[in-house]
Amino acid sequence: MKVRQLTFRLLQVYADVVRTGSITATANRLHLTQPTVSQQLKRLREIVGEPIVRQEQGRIVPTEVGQALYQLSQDLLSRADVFSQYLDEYNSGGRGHFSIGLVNTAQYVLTRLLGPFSQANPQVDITVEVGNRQQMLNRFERHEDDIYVFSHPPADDDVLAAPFLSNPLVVVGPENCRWAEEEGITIEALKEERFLLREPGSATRHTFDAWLYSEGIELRSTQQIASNEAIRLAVASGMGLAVLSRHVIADSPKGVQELPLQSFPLQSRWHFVVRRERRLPPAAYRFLSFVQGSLVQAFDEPEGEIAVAKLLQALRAER
Amino acid sequence: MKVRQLTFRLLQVYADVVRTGSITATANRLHLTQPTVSQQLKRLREIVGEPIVRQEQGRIVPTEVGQALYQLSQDLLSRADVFSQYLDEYNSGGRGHFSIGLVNTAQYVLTRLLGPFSQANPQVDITVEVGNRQQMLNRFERHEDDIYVFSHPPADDDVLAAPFLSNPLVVVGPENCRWAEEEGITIEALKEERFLLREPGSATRHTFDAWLYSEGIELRSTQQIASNEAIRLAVASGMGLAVLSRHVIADSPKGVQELPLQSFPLQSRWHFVVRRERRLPPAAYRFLSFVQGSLVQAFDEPEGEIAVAKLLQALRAER
DNA sequence: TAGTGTTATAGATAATTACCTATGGATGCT
DNA sequence: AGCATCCATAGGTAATTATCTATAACACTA
Repeated sequence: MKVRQLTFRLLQVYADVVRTGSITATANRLHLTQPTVSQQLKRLREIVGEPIVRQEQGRIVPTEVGQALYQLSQDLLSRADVFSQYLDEYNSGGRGHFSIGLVNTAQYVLTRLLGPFSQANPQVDITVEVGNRQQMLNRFERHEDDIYVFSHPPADDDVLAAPFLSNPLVVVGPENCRWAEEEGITIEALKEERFLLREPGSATRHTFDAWLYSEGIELRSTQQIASNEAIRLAVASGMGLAVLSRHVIADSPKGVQELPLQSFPLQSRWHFVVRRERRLPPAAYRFLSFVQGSLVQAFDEPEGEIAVAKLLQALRAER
Repeated sequence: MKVRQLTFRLLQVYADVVRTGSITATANRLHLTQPTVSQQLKRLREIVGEPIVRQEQGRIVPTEVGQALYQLSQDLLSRADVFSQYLDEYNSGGRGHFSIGLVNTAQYVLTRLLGPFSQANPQVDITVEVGNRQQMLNRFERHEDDIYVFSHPPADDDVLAAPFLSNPLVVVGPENCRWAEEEGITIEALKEERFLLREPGSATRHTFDAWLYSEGIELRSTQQIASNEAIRLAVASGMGLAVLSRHVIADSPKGVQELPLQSFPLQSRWHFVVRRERRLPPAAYRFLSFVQGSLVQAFDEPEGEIAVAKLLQALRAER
């Protein structure tokens, strides 16, 4: 058999002829003329190298080889069809894969979006990459993920960013510590405290450092700890104070509490960041739509919803 | 996806590109130029309606959709391949189907050929039609079977016949009956006996009647029985004499014996009969070849072997 | 950054395909 | 026998495909 010349069109026509048992009927059904179908059959026979149908009492019946070929046709066509359906699902975003890169702290909040989305779209397979700001910036530079979440979007012409959720940075201390009572403490008052901070590459650290710098303040004693969770535990055990996203302590506030500092919480926002040029996998697009629909309910963030809506619109325009 | 435009050739090329990860490499492997392969890919992408590959560090890697497409390709191509193998087997006669129409009496001898053939070719599926001469002639007229076995081939320009096995007709009586002793009895002497005969449509009856007619003899008393086996039993129980193929009693001679009549056995021959115009299924052809090879061993019939060889040659020429 | 290897695009062509209309030959039904 | 169906063949055309050469655009490497 000359496989290379085999066309799905031929198989379609052939399958229909076998089903109807009539060349003319097939011609009508497929909006072709009878000679066209006759020719297709002829060509198919040539490709197979063997008679595939014969006429018997006015009906077209497949030969033995023809029957096998019919089965093959059905099989191949239905498989192609399944693929076609897959494509549709893929394009609707209901199936497929995307990857999202998160700055560490964003985990706390993103799980509350990714979880329900994943539940609602079990066929979508999500890769979540987590790292500190610097690591994420590297991934971003290398175009490694479809969506990123940053508190400060990298500056790039190519970038689209939607601030979807506020990320209040607060100062936390151990439960019932002496600062907890006072109102309007200033950072000045805490200068002598030991601060447990994330490493310089992290977003939280970055924001805090920038703010300190703008205020002209330098802390006396700091200790670097690479994980928010570790910091929380350290604070709880009285090792010092820390600056954390309120989301971090919202989840499991045991042993720590927010201190009511002046000009705190420092306001920053989580941004969804995508590259304008990158064609988002439909699944990623679907995720963003999903997020847009749940921000108000889940986080009471109408502004975030609007920002995400804009982002989606911009992406739609990019296509 | 535009399934109708999909070609196996495209899938072949695509699959190779995915495997090699290089357009140029594929071009070389398939004896094409690089732009050709590039274009094929482009066209396939258009058919699918979605990017299927991207370049990544100098290698061509499939996108998510492309991976699914690759799997599909593998799947479809291998199925087409299986079919191709089936075709080969079919053409070699090692697989497939044929039907053979037998005159009743021929069963006894044909099972000894069909059995071993079937054993040696388990993938070949054989339909054996059995009937008396008239029924077989009807089937023959309607072209219902691939091969027939007759003792007297129907006259037809279109017919090819190979006398492959002698079919001696003998007169049988009950064991130890009085005729068994005498040498050279004539049919005259038996005129008064009751003869148990097959129905007029049967080949054995036909031959015997013709012989009687040519000898100018009429039997006094006959009884018609439709089955060789029933006749044998009836003879054994003393109901009369009969004319049967020696093959019938060779199998299970209990209770009957051949009578040594003059000018008996009547010689007739089994013929394989095929229509010149009919394209024999390869399996049928293979059966005839098989028969040719076993006649001497199984039946000591060198002439039969030669006749079958001639038949095969004639068929080969017909193609 | 120059060079090398790889892919994409453009432009051209021969072959093939997908169709059509017209017509002739079979076959089966009345 | 005559008529209606149905299929095959012939002949033609526009579209598509498969392929090439030449060249441009990239991307990685030294």
